[in-house]
Amino acid sequence: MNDSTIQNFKEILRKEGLRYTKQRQAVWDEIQNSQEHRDAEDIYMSIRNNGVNVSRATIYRTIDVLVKNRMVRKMDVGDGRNRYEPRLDDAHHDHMICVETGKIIEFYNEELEDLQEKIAEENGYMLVRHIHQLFVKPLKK
Amino acid sequence: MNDSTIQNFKEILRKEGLRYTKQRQAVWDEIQNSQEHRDAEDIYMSIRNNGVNVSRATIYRTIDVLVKNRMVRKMDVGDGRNRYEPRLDDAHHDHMICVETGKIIEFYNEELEDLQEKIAEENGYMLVRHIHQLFVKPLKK
DNA sequence: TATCCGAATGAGACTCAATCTCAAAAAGGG
DNA sequence: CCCTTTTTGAGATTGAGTCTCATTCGGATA
Repeated sequence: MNDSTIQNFKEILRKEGLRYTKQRQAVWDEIQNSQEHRDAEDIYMSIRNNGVNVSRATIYRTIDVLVKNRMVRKMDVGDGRNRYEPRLDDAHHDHMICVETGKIIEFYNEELEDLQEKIAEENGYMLVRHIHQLFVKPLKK
Repeated sequence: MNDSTIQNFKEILRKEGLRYTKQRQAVWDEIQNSQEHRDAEDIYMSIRNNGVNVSRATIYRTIDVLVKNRMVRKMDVGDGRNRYEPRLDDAHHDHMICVETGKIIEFYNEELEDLQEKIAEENGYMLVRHIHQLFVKPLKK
Protein backbone atom coordinates (compact mmCIF):
# COMPACT_ATOMS: atom_id res chain seq x y z
CA MET A 1 0.00 0.00 0.00
CA ASN A 2 2.78 2.43 -0.91
CA ASP A 3 2.24 5.92 -2.30
CA SER A 4 3.03 5.11 -5.91
CA THR A 5 0.38 2.39 -6.01
CA ILE A 6 -2.18 4.74 -4.54
CA GLN A 7 -1.25 7.38 -7.11
CA ASN A 8 -1.59 4.84 -9.88
CA PHE A 9 -5.00 3.87 -8.60
CA LYS A 10 -6.13 7.50 -8.40
CA GLU A 11 -4.94 8.02 -11.94
CA ILE A 12 -7.01 5.14 -13.21
CA LEU A 13 -10.10 6.47 -11.49
CA ARG A 14 -9.46 9.88 -13.03
CA LYS A 15 -9.00 8.33 -16.46
CA GLU A 16 -12.33 6.55 -16.03
CA GLY A 17 -14.00 9.74 -14.84
CA LEU A 18 -14.61 8.25 -11.40
CA ARG A 19 -14.14 9.77 -7.97
CA TYR A 20 -11.68 8.65 -5.37
CA THR A 21 -13.47 7.21 -2.32
CA LYS A 22 -12.32 5.35 0.73
CA GLN A 23 -14.47 2.38 -0.25
CA ARG A 24 -12.73 2.06 -3.61
CA GLN A 25 -9.34 2.43 -2.00
CA ALA A 26 -10.26 -0.21 0.57
CA VAL A 27 -11.18 -2.72 -2.13
CA TRP A 28 -7.94 -2.19 -3.98
CA ASP A 29 -5.93 -2.34 -0.75
CA GLU A 30 -7.58 -5.54 0.28
CA ILE A 31 -6.91 -7.33 -2.99
CA GLN A 32 -3.46 -5.87 -3.35
CA ASN A 33 -2.33 -6.76 0.16
CA SER A 34 -3.03 -10.43 -0.02
CA GLN A 35 -1.39 -12.44 -2.73
CA GLU A 36 -4.12 -15.04 -2.47
CA HIS A 37 -7.02 -15.88 -4.72
CA ARG A 38 -9.97 -14.51 -2.84
CA ASP A 39 -13.70 -14.35 -3.46
CA ALA A 40 -15.90 -11.27 -3.18
CA GLU A 41 -17.49 -12.27 0.12
CA ASP A 42 -14.06 -12.76 1.65
CA ILE A 43 -12.93 -9.32 0.49
CA TYR A 44 -16.18 -7.81 1.73
CA MET A 45 -15.82 -9.32 5.22
CA SER A 46 -12.17 -8.31 5.53
CA ILE A 47 -12.87 -4.69 4.70
CA ARG A 48 -15.73 -4.54 7.17
CA ASN A 49 -13.56 -6.15 9.83
CA ASN A 50 -11.03 -3.42 9.19
CA GLY A 51 -13.68 -0.93 10.20
CA VAL A 52 -14.53 0.46 6.77
CA ASN A 53 -18.22 0.48 5.95
CA VAL A 54 -18.82 -0.91 2.48
CA SER A 55 -21.53 -2.81 0.65
CA ARG A 56 -21.31 -5.83 -1.59
CA ALA A 57 -22.52 -3.68 -4.48
CA THR A 58 -19.48 -1.44 -4.10
CA ILE A 59 -17.14 -4.42 -3.91
CA TYR A 60 -18.39 -5.74 -7.21
CA ARG A 61 -18.51 -2.34 -8.87
CA THR A 62 -14.95 -1.56 -7.85
CA ILE A 63 -13.64 -4.94 -8.89
CA ASP A 64 -15.10 -4.36 -12.35
CA VAL A 65 -13.06 -1.19 -12.68
CA LEU A 66 -9.91 -2.90 -11.44
CA VAL A 67 -10.37 -5.83 -13.79
CA LYS A 68 -11.01 -3.52 -16.73
CA ASN A 69 -7.79 -1.69 -15.97
CA ARG A 70 -5.79 -4.86 -15.56
CA MET A 71 -4.99 -4.28 -11.91
CA VAL A 72 -6.91 -7.36 -10.85
CA ARG A 73 -7.45 -10.68 -12.50
CA LYS A 74 -10.81 -12.42 -12.21
CA MET A 75 -10.76 -16.18 -12.28
CA ASP A 76 -13.59 -18.65 -12.61
CA VAL A 77 -12.60 -21.75 -10.66
CA GLY A 78 -15.80 -23.54 -11.59
CA ASP A 79 -17.44 -23.55 -8.16
CA GLY A 80 -19.72 -20.59 -8.78
CA ARG A 81 -17.68 -17.98 -6.95
CA ASN A 82 -15.14 -15.96 -8.87
CA ARG A 83 -11.72 -15.41 -7.32
CA TYR A 84 -9.65 -12.26 -7.60
CA GLU A 85 -5.92 -11.71 -7.45
CA PRO A 86 -3.75 -8.62 -7.82
CA ARG A 87 -1.85 -8.10 -11.02
CA LEU A 88 0.98 -6.02 -9.66
CA ASP A 89 3.69 -7.09 -12.07
CA ASP A 90 1.42 -7.90 -15.00
CA ALA A 91 3.24 -11.21 -15.40
CA HIS A 92 0.85 -13.67 -16.96
CA HIS A 93 0.34 -17.09 -15.43
CA ASP A 94 -2.23 -19.85 -15.36
CA HIS A 95 -3.50 -22.00 -12.52
CA MET A 96 -3.25 -25.53 -11.32
CA ILE A 97 -5.93 -26.54 -8.81
CA CYS A 98 -5.43 -29.52 -6.53
CA VAL A 99 -8.69 -31.48 -6.48
CA GLU A 100 -7.80 -32.98 -3.10
CA THR A 101 -6.78 -29.90 -1.14
CA GLY A 102 -8.17 -27.01 -3.20
CA LYS A 103 -4.72 -25.44 -3.26
CA ILE A 104 -4.09 -23.13 -6.20
CA ILE A 105 -0.64 -23.15 -7.79
CA GLU A 106 0.38 -20.62 -10.41
CA PHE A 107 2.40 -21.64 -13.43
CA TYR A 108 3.75 -20.10 -16.59
CA ASN A 109 5.19 -21.86 -19.60
CA GLU A 110 6.46 -19.98 -22.63
CA GLU A 111 6.08 -22.91 -24.99
CA LEU A 112 2.45 -23.29 -23.97
CA GLU A 113 1.77 -19.62 -24.62
CA ASP A 114 3.30 -19.77 -28.08
CA LEU A 115 1.42 -22.92 -28.95
CA GLN A 116 -1.91 -21.32 -28.15
CA GLU A 117 -1.27 -18.38 -30.43
CA LYS A 118 -0.23 -20.75 -33.17
CA ILE A 119 -3.40 -22.81 -32.80
CA ALA A 120 -5.60 -19.72 -32.95
CA GLU A 121 -3.82 -18.47 -36.05
CA GLU A 122 -4.04 -21.82 -37.78
CA ASN A 123 -7.80 -21.48 -37.46
CA GLY A 124 -7.88 -17.93 -38.82
CA TYR A 125 -8.14 -16.23 -35.46
CA MET A 126 -6.13 -13.98 -33.21
CA LEU A 127 -5.78 -14.92 -29.56
CA VAL A 128 -7.40 -12.32 -27.30
CA ARG A 129 -7.16 -14.09 -23.96
CA HIS A 130 -7.40 -17.58 -22.59
CA ILE A 131 -8.50 -19.65 -19.64
CA HIS A 132 -6.29 -22.55 -18.77
CA GLN A 133 -6.71 -24.54 -15.61
CA LEU A 134 -5.14 -27.85 -14.73
CA PHE A 135 -7.04 -29.88 -12.16
CA VAL A 136 -4.45 -32.10 -10.53
CA LYS A 137 -3.81 -34.42 -7.61
CA PRO A 138 -0.56 -35.13 -5.77
CA LEU A 139 1.73 -37.76 -7.30
CA LYS A 140 1.90 -40.89 -5.15
CA LYS A 141 5.36 -41.23 -3.66
CA MET B 1 -30.80 -42.21 -32.22
CA ASN B 2 -29.98 -45.74 -33.37
CA ASP B 3 -30.65 -48.91 -31.39
CA SER B 4 -27.11 -49.48 -30.22
CA THR B 5 -26.96 -46.04 -28.63
CA ILE B 6 -30.26 -46.63 -26.87
CA GLN B 7 -29.00 -49.99 -25.63
CA ASN B 8 -25.82 -48.38 -24.37
CA PHE B 9 -27.86 -45.77 -22.55
CA LYS B 10 -30.09 -48.40 -20.96
CA GLU B 11 -27.02 -50.28 -19.84
CA ILE B 12 -25.62 -47.24 -18.11
CA LEU B 13 -28.88 -46.66 -16.28
CA ARG B 14 -28.87 -50.29 -15.19
CA LYS B 15 -25.29 -50.05 -14.01
CA GLU B 16 -26.26 -46.99 -11.97
CA GLY B 17 -29.32 -48.74 -10.57
CA LEU B 18 -31.64 -46.30 -12.34
CA ARG B 19 -34.80 -46.91 -14.28
CA TYR B 20 -35.33 -46.28 -17.95
CA THR B 21 -37.87 -43.48 -18.50
CA LYS B 22 -39.00 -41.52 -21.53
CA GLN B 23 -37.78 -38.32 -19.89
CA ARG B 24 -34.25 -39.65 -19.51
CA GLN B 25 -34.26 -40.96 -23.04
CA ALA B 26 -35.52 -37.60 -24.29
CA VAL B 27 -32.65 -35.75 -22.61
CA TRP B 28 -30.05 -38.05 -24.07
CA ASP B 29 -31.71 -37.90 -27.51
CA GLU B 30 -31.80 -34.16 -27.44
CA ILE B 31 -28.12 -33.76 -26.58
CA GLN B 32 -27.04 -36.54 -28.84
CA ASN B 33 -28.94 -35.33 -31.87
CA SER B 34 -27.44 -31.90 -32.01
CA GLN B 35 -23.73 -31.57 -32.26
CA GLU B 36 -23.93 -28.11 -30.79
CA HIS B 37 -23.00 -26.75 -27.42
CA ARG B 38 -26.35 -26.20 -25.75
CA ASP B 39 -27.49 -24.93 -22.40
CA ALA B 40 -30.02 -26.59 -20.10
CA GLU B 41 -32.86 -24.19 -20.88
CA ASP B 42 -32.40 -24.81 -24.58
CA ILE B 43 -32.54 -28.57 -24.08
CA TYR B 44 -35.56 -28.18 -21.83
CA MET B 45 -37.49 -26.12 -24.37
CA SER B 46 -36.66 -28.44 -27.25
CA ILE B 47 -37.90 -31.51 -25.43
CA ARG B 48 -41.13 -29.79 -24.45
CA ASN B 49 -41.62 -28.59 -28.01
CA ASN B 50 -41.25 -32.20 -29.10
CA GLY B 51 -44.27 -32.99 -26.97
CA VAL B 52 -42.51 -34.75 -24.11
CA ASN B 53 -43.42 -33.47 -20.67
CA VAL B 54 -40.33 -32.92 -18.59
CA SER B 55 -39.19 -30.62 -15.80
CA ARG B 56 -35.98 -28.66 -15.40
CA ALA B 57 -35.16 -30.79 -12.39
CA THR B 58 -35.18 -33.91 -14.55
CA ILE B 59 -33.02 -32.24 -17.19
CA TYR B 60 -30.34 -31.44 -14.65
CA ARG B 61 -30.61 -34.79 -12.90
CA THR B 62 -30.25 -36.69 -16.16
CA ILE B 63 -27.38 -34.57 -17.38
CA ASP B 64 -25.50 -35.37 -14.16
CA VAL B 65 -25.80 -39.06 -14.92
CA LEU B 66 -24.69 -38.58 -18.51
CA VAL B 67 -21.72 -36.45 -17.48
CA LYS B 68 -20.69 -38.96 -14.84
CA ASN B 69 -20.75 -41.70 -17.44
CA ARG B 70 -18.81 -39.68 -19.97
CA MET B 71 -21.61 -39.55 -22.52
CA VAL B 72 -21.89 -35.80 -22.23
CA ARG B 73 -19.33 -33.12 -21.62
CA LYS B 74 -20.21 -30.12 -19.47
CA MET B 75 -18.45 -26.89 -20.32
CA ASP B 76 -18.27 -23.65 -18.40
CA VAL B 77 -18.05 -20.87 -20.96
CA GLY B 78 -17.85 -18.22 -18.29
CA ASP B 79 -21.24 -16.61 -18.85
CA GLY B 80 -23.01 -18.40 -16.02
CA ARG B 81 -24.76 -21.02 -18.13
CA ASN B 82 -23.08 -24.35 -18.64
CA ARG B 83 -23.13 -25.86 -22.12
CA TYR B 84 -23.45 -29.53 -22.92
CA GLU B 85 -22.22 -31.54 -25.86
CA PRO B 86 -22.39 -35.23 -26.72
CA ARG B 87 -19.28 -37.31 -26.35
CA LEU B 88 -20.06 -39.94 -28.91
CA ASP B 89 -16.52 -40.75 -29.93
CA ASP B 90 -14.81 -39.92 -26.63
CA ALA B 91 -12.18 -37.94 -28.55
CA HIS B 92 -10.90 -35.16 -26.36
CA HIS B 93 -10.84 -31.59 -27.59
CA ASP B 94 -10.76 -28.06 -26.22
CA HIS B 95 -12.64 -24.95 -27.32
CA MET B 96 -11.94 -21.69 -29.01
CA ILE B 97 -14.65 -19.06 -28.52
CA CYS B 98 -14.95 -16.13 -30.89
CA VAL B 99 -15.53 -13.01 -28.81
CA GLU B 100 -17.20 -11.27 -31.74
CA THR B 101 -19.64 -13.91 -32.91
CA GLY B 102 -19.84 -16.32 -29.97
CA LYS B 103 -19.01 -19.17 -32.30
CA ILE B 104 -17.40 -22.17 -30.62
CA ILE B 105 -14.66 -24.01 -32.49
CA GLU B 106 -13.24 -27.29 -31.26
CA PHE B 107 -9.54 -28.01 -31.42
CA TYR B 108 -7.12 -30.70 -30.37
CA ASN B 109 -3.35 -30.52 -30.24
CA GLU B 110 -1.22 -33.43 -29.10
CA GLU B 111 1.76 -31.28 -28.19
CA LEU B 112 -0.44 -29.14 -25.96
CA GLU B 113 -1.79 -32.20 -24.17
CA ASP B 114 1.68 -33.55 -23.50
CA LEU B 115 2.93 -30.22 -22.27
CA GLN B 116 0.18 -29.99 -19.69
CA GLU B 117 1.00 -33.36 -18.22
CA LYS B 118 4.64 -32.40 -18.09
CA ILE B 119 3.88 -29.15 -16.26
CA ALA B 120 1.73 -30.92 -13.68
CA GLU B 121 4.43 -33.53 -13.07
CA GLU B 122 7.15 -30.93 -12.74
CA ASN B 123 5.14 -29.53 -9.86
CA GLY B 124 4.65 -32.89 -8.18
CA TYR B 125 1.14 -33.46 -9.42
CA MET B 126 -0.76 -35.74 -11.73
CA LEU B 127 -3.12 -34.21 -14.29
CA VAL B 128 -6.73 -35.24 -13.62
CA ARG B 129 -8.52 -33.01 -16.12
CA HIS B 130 -8.21 -29.54 -17.52
CA ILE B 131 -10.13 -26.56 -18.80
CA HIS B 132 -8.62 -24.79 -21.74
CA GLN B 133 -10.45 -22.11 -23.65
CA LEU B 134 -9.05 -19.70 -26.18
CA PHE B 135 -11.01 -16.48 -26.58
CA VAL B 136 -10.26 -15.27 -30.07
CA LYS B 137 -11.27 -12.83 -32.75
CA PRO B 138 -11.05 -13.16 -36.53
CA LEU B 139 -7.71 -12.23 -38.13
CA LYS B 140 -7.96 -9.05 -40.19
CA LYS B 141 -7.54 -9.86 -43.85
C1' DT C 1 -51.48 -59.29 -16.93
C1' DA C 2 -52.47 -57.52 -12.32
C1' DT C 3 -50.25 -56.27 -8.06
C1' DC C 4 -47.17 -53.80 -5.54
C1' DC C 5 -43.28 -51.07 -3.84
C1' DG C 6 -39.46 -48.33 -4.35
C1' DA C 7 -37.75 -45.11 -7.75
C1' DA C 8 -38.72 -41.07 -10.75
C1' DT C 9 -41.12 -37.05 -11.84
C1' DG C 10 -42.69 -32.17 -11.71
C1' DA C 11 -44.31 -27.77 -9.78
C1' DG C 12 -42.65 -24.67 -7.40
C1' DA C 13 -39.89 -23.30 -3.31
C1' DC C 14 -35.26 -22.38 -2.34
C1' DT C 15 -30.15 -21.13 -2.73
C1' DC C 16 -26.56 -18.13 -3.58
C1' DA C 17 -23.48 -15.19 -6.32
C1' DA C 18 -24.04 -11.28 -8.63
C1' DT C 19 -26.66 -7.18 -10.24
C1' DC C 20 -29.93 -3.53 -9.83
C1' DT C 21 -32.64 0.33 -7.53
C1' DC C 22 -33.03 4.69 -5.72
C1' DA C 23 -32.97 7.73 -1.71
C1' DA C 24 -29.39 9.58 1.01
C1' DA C 25 -24.53 10.75 1.55
C1' DA C 26 -20.21 12.35 -0.12
C1' DA C 27 -16.71 14.21 -3.52
C1' DG C 28 -14.53 18.00 -5.26
C1' DG C 29 -14.40 22.12 -8.44
C1' DG C 30 -15.51 26.87 -8.05
C1' DC D 1 -18.85 26.71 1.98
C1' DC D 2 -22.01 25.55 -1.95
C1' DC D 3 -23.80 23.08 -5.37
C1' DT D 4 -24.04 19.62 -8.79
C1' DT D 5 -23.01 15.11 -9.85
C1' DT D 6 -21.34 10.83 -8.52
C1' DT D 7 -21.20 7.21 -5.20
C1' DT D 8 -22.93 4.54 -1.70
C1' DG D 9 -25.65 0.96 0.73
C1' DA D 10 -29.71 -1.70 2.21
C1' DG D 11 -32.33 -4.50 0.40
C1' DA D 12 -34.87 -6.17 -3.71
C1' DT D 13 -34.13 -8.77 -7.82
C1' DT D 14 -32.22 -12.04 -11.11
C1' DG D 15 -31.18 -16.44 -12.89
C1' DA D 16 -28.87 -20.95 -13.05
C1' DG D 17 -29.13 -24.72 -10.59
C1' DT D 18 -30.84 -27.65 -6.53
C1' DC D 19 -34.17 -29.40 -3.36
C1' DT D 20 -38.82 -31.01 -1.61
C1' DC D 21 -42.35 -34.11 -1.39
C1' DA D 22 -46.89 -35.64 -2.99
C1' DT D 23 -48.07 -38.08 -7.02
C1' DT D 24 -46.97 -41.11 -10.85
C1' DC D 25 -44.59 -44.77 -13.01
C1' DG D 26 -41.29 -48.77 -13.97
C1' DG D 27 -40.68 -53.24 -13.86
C1' DA D 28 -39.94 -57.43 -11.01
C1' DT D 29 -42.78 -60.98 -9.39
C1' DA D 30 -46.45 -64.37 -9.28
